[in-house]
Amino acid sequence: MEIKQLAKEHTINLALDTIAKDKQALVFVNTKRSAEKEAESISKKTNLSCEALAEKVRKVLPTPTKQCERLFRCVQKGTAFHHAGLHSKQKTLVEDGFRDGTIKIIACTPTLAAGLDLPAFRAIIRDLKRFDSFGMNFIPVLEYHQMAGRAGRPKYDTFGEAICIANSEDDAEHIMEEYINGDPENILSKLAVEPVLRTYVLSLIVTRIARTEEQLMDFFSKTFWAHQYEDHDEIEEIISRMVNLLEEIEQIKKGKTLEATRLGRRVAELYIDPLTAHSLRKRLHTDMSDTGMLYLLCDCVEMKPLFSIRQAEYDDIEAVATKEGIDDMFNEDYLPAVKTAAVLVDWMDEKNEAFILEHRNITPGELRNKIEKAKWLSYAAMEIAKISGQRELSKRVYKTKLRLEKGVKEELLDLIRFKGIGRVRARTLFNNGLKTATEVKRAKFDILNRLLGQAVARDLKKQVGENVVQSRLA
DNA sequence: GGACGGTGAAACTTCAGGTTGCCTC
DNA sequence: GAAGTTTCACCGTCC
Repeated sequence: MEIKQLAKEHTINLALDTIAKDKQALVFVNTKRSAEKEAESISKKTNLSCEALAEKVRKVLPTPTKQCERLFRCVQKGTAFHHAGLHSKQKTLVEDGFRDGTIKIIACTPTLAAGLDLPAFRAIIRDLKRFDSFGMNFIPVLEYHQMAGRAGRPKYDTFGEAICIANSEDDAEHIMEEYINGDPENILSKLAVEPVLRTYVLSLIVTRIARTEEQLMDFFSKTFWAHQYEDHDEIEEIISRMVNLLEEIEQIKKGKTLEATRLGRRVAELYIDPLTAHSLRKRLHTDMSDTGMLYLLCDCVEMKPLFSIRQAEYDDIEAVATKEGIDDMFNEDYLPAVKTAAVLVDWMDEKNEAFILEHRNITPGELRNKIEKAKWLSYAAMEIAKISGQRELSKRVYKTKLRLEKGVKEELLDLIRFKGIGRVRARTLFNNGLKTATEVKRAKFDILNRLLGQAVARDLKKQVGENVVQSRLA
């Protein structure tokens, strides 16, 4: 196979060759930064142009981030990057753009390796190594198969090409042996992780599938985990420890049979780690600051992986921790939890995505992901507070949850109840003197029209029970 | 003579992702 | 460990 050498980099040559063949390709790399760089480098060499889609990509947020601008420039030239940091609307735009052929090349992290059916003729796998806690290492063969499997989907092509790029002769040999001709690794049970095990032990008791420790043992002995683990005495000990723990944190009662408490039943329904529930129950108080409250949510396993701290912001994050009196020496993750909390508080204080990317180095996609998890956990915290008879606390957490969801300060909570009114419009109303739902109701249509535009103003009036007739709109 | 711009080497920094769950005061 | 980014010294050019 002859590939024209139009650039120094193999990936660029392969990408350009794919475009010349009137085909499409995915380029897999190992970091978000590389995905952006790769898409950008390729975009500089194509002679494609698609302004319409590029504009759509840029307009996803009211204030475009640097990431939005970069993606915009790529899409203009028929390429794109795709990773978990993208806003979900941009992900969809990129995927759809690739499906309809507007975008020819996507440089991506493993986000696109599974689940999506895209018309890629080639999967160009630039990186088979990735950084982990042990350093730079080869990724599992299974992951290589996921990526290679993106090429030549039956709906679009009769065959496809997966191309690995090696950085040395040694690597080339290794890739040939382990990946191309090698076998994938064995599947391992994920049940052995303690938070998962705790959750399942509790739910088996709640659903009365297991009413005694013997029945629990019997159940787990038939799982894939036990099959792999083999040491049944050890498993018995682990299960027994879990049961004792659940009793200690008042989620079950041990008698003749194992019975879930009301708290335990709710925890199982909420599908959170029993220890998370316990931590929230013991540590949340009504008189906490936003950051303090968010820190406790971020200190739960469900929030992991937490945002990492860049060298330059270390002092800043430590200062926040000191100010809030957070000093958890036993928890190696406490500073990342503080940072994650700080980012969420920024959002609740109406900082926009561009600001958060600039100052915290957190992209819109990563932000959204954490907001969703924090919402879920705050809902769980509300429910736990209610069951524990702490109604005031439940109300307090509810406010936090609403603010997280909408990204607003407390003063806007009354306004964001309206359909079609989010953080931006609510702020506009508030800053123009319309601070409550009642004031909106009393406001003249012309004022709303000026602030929000005709369609939104009309809809808003309708929501407060006033139909604005067409003649007034003329 | 000084401002400016381009270049390349060295120093420095950072590192993938996605599933669940609930619908509220 | 390696890619990507930033910093900085160095050089040439222009006014």
